[in-house]
Amino acid sequence: MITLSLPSPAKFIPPSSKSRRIRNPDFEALKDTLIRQANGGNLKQAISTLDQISQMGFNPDLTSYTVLLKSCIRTRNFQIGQLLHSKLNDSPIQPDTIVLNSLISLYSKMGSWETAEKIFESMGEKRDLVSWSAMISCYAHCGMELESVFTFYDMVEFGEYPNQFCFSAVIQACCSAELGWVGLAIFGFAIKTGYFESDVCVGCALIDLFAKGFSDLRSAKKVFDRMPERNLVTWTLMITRFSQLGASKDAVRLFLEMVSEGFVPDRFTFSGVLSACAEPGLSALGRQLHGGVIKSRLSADVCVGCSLVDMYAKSTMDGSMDDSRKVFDRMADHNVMSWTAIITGYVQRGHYDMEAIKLYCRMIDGLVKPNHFTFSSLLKACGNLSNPAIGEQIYNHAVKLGLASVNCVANSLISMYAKSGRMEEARKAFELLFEKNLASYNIIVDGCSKSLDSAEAFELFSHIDSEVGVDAFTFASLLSGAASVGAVGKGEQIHSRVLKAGIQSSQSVCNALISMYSRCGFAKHGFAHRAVELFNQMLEDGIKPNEVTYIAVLSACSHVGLVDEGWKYFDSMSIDHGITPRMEHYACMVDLLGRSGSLEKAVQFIKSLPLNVDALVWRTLLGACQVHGNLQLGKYASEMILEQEPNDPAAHEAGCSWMEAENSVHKFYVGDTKHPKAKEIYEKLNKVALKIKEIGYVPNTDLVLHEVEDEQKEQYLFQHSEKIALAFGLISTSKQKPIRIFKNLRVCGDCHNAMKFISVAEGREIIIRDSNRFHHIKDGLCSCNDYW
DNA sequence: CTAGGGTTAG
Repeated sequence: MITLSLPSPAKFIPPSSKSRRIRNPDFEALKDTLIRQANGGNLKQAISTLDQISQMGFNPDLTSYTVLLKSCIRTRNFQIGQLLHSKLNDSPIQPDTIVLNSLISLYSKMGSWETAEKIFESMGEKRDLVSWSAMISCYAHCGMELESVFTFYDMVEFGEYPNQFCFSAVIQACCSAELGWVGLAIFGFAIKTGYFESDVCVGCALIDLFAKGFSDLRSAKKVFDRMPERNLVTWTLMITRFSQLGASKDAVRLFLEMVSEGFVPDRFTFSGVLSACAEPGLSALGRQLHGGVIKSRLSADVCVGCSLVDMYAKSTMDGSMDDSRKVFDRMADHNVMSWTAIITGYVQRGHYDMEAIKLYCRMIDGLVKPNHFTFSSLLKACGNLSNPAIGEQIYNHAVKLGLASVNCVANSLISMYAKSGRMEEARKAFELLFEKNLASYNIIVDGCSKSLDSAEAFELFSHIDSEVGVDAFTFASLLSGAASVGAVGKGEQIHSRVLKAGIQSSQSVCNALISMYSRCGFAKHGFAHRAVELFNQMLEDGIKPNEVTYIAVLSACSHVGLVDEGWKYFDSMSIDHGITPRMEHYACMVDLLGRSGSLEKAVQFIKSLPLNVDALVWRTLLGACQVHGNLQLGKYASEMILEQEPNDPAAHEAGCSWMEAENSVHKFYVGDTKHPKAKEIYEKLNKVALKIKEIGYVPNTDLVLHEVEDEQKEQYLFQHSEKIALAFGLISTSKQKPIRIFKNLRVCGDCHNAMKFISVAEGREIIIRDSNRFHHIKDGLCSCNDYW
């Protein structure tokens, strides 16, 4: 038997018609052109070459698609990337692993995790380590950290062995307070497998883990110092994280060190150091660096532009968005991030919520797809709008884009409901939340605190404490809740928990503590002093005060009449800490002077300021005039308010009060007789008036600004909306529960006084939220200690 | 094709 050693049959198969075509010189030439164009970033031309190939009757091969997709990812040209995807779907070509991986990466960078996931799931056998890594990274970047971690574990279980890219992606997903420990465990795993922190990629992830997950800049710096290879990216990462965690000066120091070592800052480095310059006191350097950006020909860059937009939004002295907007308008190109940066700027500045919504409309008109960050900011803006339909509409957009389940979007929705007083809806959204993180809990605790449901807030607190652990935000919310209802005892309890938890060095907790003692100082004299002591302690401990700190400490000074201290702190605020006073600080000073009776000095102070004060400051003066019965100055203050806000109800006295009862809101205007129970309400009001006069109430007719007889003035006083609302509350609610009234203006002085008497005469607890603050009235005393 | 830097709710 002779065995013929023949080549395997496959080799005898004549070249197929397909491969014959590939050798076609026209096709080869076009393919070369296409690759050249794609690699050079001329994607539009490359696409038309691709079309030309098809028109000639050839099928473009996989290589063409691969090269084109790579280029789309590199240049972030998502539109063409999507176009390629649909062309590929229409063609008979079966995409291979590399092309599918590229598509996952493309959709990941676009923020379209749903499409990326679909491709990943359809891959089956074709999945490789890169596909897994791309998917893990996709979830991490789209705000779905848990999904990212689960996918990592799935992969390990599947038998795939992670490499440095994979470790880096999953550790990135763990860079939060909630998942930090998971990150550490995975890092331990990485060490075991031999991927030490010495790998630049894993090293960067580790820096992030310490910085973002544990807010531990010292450890982050240690990793950085130990890295055998430091490049521009690692320097930039350090600068950016230091800046993000508020260590702005260190960020600037690192930047200078980097430059002195010979590294040339690129767009990302500028971006990081510019963000640090948003801090008060560094704005001059910020402007200088803006010059550096222009010199480096980076001013047209979107990335640098984003940081400039952000920097000017946060640091411009007069609180306007003009400089920020100028940078935005001058940018050559806009992407999601630049749109999000300007929208966020407007939202954070406050009072610009409609402008933020308008910008969003322009953004989607321009076919830029919003991401989870965009919706996060937008929903925050919607919480301040009076029209709830806008918020619902925006949320529906998020649902359509598959972003509603992303944690920060869902949390913002809860926050939107809570802020607009819709606590029932907030709770519902919270219950529906699949993945509750610490922020979700904190938002709901804050909402409960602000809606004066401190009992529920505390209940939640103990629940969170045992479930996920509490943080500075939780404490800050509870402290402000305690302060709102004047629950001094609770406030002190939380203070001791703060000390136990060892987070007394957190700026937001310090602010909340000072503010709590300051606000409770009304009820107990010593507390305002404690607020001032805490503030001094804070400075001694080297904790940076911010604008909020000064509002709290200045009002504490005001409450106890520490005029000299008040001046001292007011001056050192800008001199020592570079904080430009805002209207709120001016209002505190006017309050301080007005409260101590120096009304004329308060007016002098206002006139000495380098700018025109707004209605808030004049309203404060008006309040002081009412307390001290200075009619003339009061009228002047009213005129000034009207000049700034012609429709301001305070100056027109178009007061309106409302309260919730029997599941609906009852609204009352001055002298209102429209309510179905009006007759009973006025009967009750008359009875109560007699009752409280017996125990010492004297109507304060000085507060009536109309020129009429005294008896008529008294009648006017008893037509005030808050008194009508209260009478309604007395006849329609259970005696065990406090009566909760809301008023669009400040509560009138006489009504405030009458309510204290009524709380005794009727044995009721009354909580009134006016335009300025909460008044918690019980047993003849108010948490505001008679100053409103 | 997968990593590292800009936008982030409280």
